[in-house]
Amino acid sequence: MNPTHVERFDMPRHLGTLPMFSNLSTPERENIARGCRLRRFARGSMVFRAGEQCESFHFVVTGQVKLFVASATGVEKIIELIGPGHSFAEAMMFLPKPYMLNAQTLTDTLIMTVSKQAVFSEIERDPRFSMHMLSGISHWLHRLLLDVEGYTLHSGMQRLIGYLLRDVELEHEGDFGIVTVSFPVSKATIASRLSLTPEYFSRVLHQLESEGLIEIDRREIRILDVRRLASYGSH
Amino acid sequence: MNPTHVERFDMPRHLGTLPMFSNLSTPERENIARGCRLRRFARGSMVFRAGEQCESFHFVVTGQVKLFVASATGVEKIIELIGPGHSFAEAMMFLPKPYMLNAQTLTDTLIMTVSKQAVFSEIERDPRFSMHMLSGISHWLHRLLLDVEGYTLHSGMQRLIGYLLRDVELEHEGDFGIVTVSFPVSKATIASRLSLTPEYFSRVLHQLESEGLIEIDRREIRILDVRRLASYGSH
DNA sequence: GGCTGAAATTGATATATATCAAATACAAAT
DNA sequence: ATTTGTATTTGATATATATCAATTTCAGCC
Repeated sequence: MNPTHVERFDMPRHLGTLPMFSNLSTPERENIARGCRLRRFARGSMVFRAGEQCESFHFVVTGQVKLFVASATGVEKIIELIGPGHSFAEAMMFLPKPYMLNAQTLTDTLIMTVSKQAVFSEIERDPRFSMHMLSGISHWLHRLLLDVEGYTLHSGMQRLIGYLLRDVELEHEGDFGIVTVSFPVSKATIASRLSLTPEYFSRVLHQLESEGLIEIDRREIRILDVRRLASYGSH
Repeated sequence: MNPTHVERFDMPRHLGTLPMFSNLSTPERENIARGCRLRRFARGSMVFRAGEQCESFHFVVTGQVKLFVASATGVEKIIELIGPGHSFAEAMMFLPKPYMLNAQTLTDTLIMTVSKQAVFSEIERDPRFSMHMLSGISHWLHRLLLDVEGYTLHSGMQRLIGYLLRDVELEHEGDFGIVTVSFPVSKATIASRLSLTPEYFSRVLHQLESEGLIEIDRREIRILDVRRLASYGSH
């Protein structure tokens, strides 16, 4: 169940595809690459656990990772789901504390790990990299703030609608406004992400269906009228 | 009601007292100081509003500031209370978005504002400053993550106990373990910070009193047995 | 193509917390 | 001390969401 190291992967080339490393010169990129590892994790593997010391941050290359906290009683709350191209645990490198959450793969997953040391020395070398790091972490803060707002100010229904419309551009006016969203993971997982029980999640989702706002087909949700769904959430 | 600029304040000296600027040389410090303003806000003034463009970040020198979001229906949720010596809104400088929360003074307050430009040029100049900025923002992220954990995994009672014990060192074993905590602001404000209604907050607080765990005297809470209070929260 | 275990749904009920309304307590000013 | 406005407490009731239990649906597999 241990992760396996992946050989023969053009690390410098892959680094170039990530916004955070996009404006590095070729030699810089090769430098960073030396601080990187690529590992393959089987579904259900722990990438790290709460309490462990943080020595790196990570990118999902392919697959899905869940970040979650667990209460003393064993209840688990998913903080965020991470898909391909996205990084996680950057902030932990700058805190003198162990990880306070767990990272576990939801599918077989390829993960690129960048060592703290490589990051620190690049910060030393290039202020533009510092800026990338700062905006990356600030972006996380923004997301978390939106979540706090959701948990405290919005109902379960509103949070679900917000999730469904997350990536939907509200511009398609002339369009019929039909959009299909598909859950990348099980409904129970999405439910935990939204801080709902699976049962309640199901009820709320089906309420939207019976209102004629969406159609549910397994993990595919067809939003029949984006505009109307958005305004349904407002009240 | 507009803030008044404060004259005759030894800005470079004050900067030296803040961890973020502690290891700056004197000329650097004077440089930064040129990008700072000190302003006096009357109680109830808005330091900034959601939607405004972010051009700086801020330190509370004396007084109290609340950061809050407001829902469409006018309900207000306090995200954080900021006291003397603490900074806020750093992360917004690194996001290409307007403020997503409001900052309002709860008392007459002295605020030092550091311009985004001064911060950016110091990042350009000194990687150690970048590191301070990174750990400052990461610290915010940590706090927000603890809050998410609280809202989703803990009961109102547990959040209240957590708040009461926030700054209490659990080391005083030999001691009788009596500690006094005093709310820096009204109970309704603390309630919003904890995402409870004032009514429910009151009930929960008085339940702790009737259990013999605390004594309530206006805004002073005497914790009679730190240890027992902590374990009361565990179940 | 019928198993088999997991995922999702549905039903009945419980509960933490909110809401609305009223009564007190308190602090500042006269 | 009396007033006045605000903060807090108390009471009665409502509600969103959780919990527990039972089906149903589905996806993978021999």
